[in-house]
Amino acid sequence: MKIEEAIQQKEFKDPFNKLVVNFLYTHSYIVTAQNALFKPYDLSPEQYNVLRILRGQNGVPTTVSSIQDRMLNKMSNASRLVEKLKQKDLVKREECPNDRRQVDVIITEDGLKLLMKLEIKVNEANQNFVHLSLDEVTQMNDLLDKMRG
Amino acid sequence: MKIEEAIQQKEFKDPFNKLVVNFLYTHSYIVTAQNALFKPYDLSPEQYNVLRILRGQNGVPTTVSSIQDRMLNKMSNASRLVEKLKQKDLVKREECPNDRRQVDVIITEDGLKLLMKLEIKVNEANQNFVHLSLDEVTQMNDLLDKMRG
DNA sequence: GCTAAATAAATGTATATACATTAAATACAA
DNA sequence: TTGTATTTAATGTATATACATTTATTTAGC
Repeated sequence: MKIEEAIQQKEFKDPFNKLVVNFLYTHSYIVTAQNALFKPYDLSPEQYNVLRILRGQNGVPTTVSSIQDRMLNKMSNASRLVEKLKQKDLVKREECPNDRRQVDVIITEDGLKLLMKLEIKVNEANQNFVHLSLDEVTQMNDLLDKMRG
Repeated sequence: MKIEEAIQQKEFKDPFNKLVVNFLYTHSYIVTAQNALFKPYDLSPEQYNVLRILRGQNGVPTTVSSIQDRMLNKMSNASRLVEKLKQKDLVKREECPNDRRQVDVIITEDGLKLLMKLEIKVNEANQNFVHLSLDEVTQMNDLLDKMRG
């Protein structure tokens, strides 16, 4: 469905403006699908993302600020997300030995297990709600990279 | 900058997964730019969007649920956003005469003025932070429409 | 070594969001 | 008409987010 139809707006100032509106609208579409997916597991999309980052470390501890740098949403609060995950025993936190300001965060066995279970669902879902061919997906990935300049 | 570099992740499960991650990351990039833009005017991006919807009506009152339907973020709360805008005298609210459940919302002169002032800034900004050619913008608009299925 | 600047994480606060529930008005079917 | 279901908007509540500030620690300059 074209964006003009979806939000009942006949025309846009210019294609750039239309792109931003279209982008935000599509984001809402994706996030709604993701929320529904994560809901039964009592995890928010950003919490899932933090777990994914930690697992990528293959057991190497990761500091809070390093998590923050790699998060999809730069402005969200890594410290509080880690606290939430700790409460669910999905990660553990340890004082960093060589710099006591820093805190090492490590994913737990429970965290890894949950991540594995979720990953299958997430990959299935991604392919279901992204109605594009492989070629188009690649095209869009390139455009997104370029868009950020 | 490629997404792999931006979030320091070497590889993705599949291109669909990469697209979702890339999309969320790019969204954060756009929203951060937009927040900075709107901040001096004490308006959130969604509040701006509601004003834009109302102006599109050319003076015809719009009910709260109709605003909600046309919002970019389907889950945000039109009722509370309208209340915020009313507090700033940017919209007015009137009981709908033919259905007393409904509430007509109309943009005020102040609202229109602010919108006009902002629109110039927004359009400038859009073109500045979207680093794509006109052709690529059109391509991306088409892909986004298709992506939602 | 001592002080000032810089850095890491946590916390405070206001607002936004997701989602459920409530209250009021209307539509509709028996 | 009368009771039930539906619709509209508002509200309650928990969480997330944006952004500033605070606290503890480390670094760097003198």
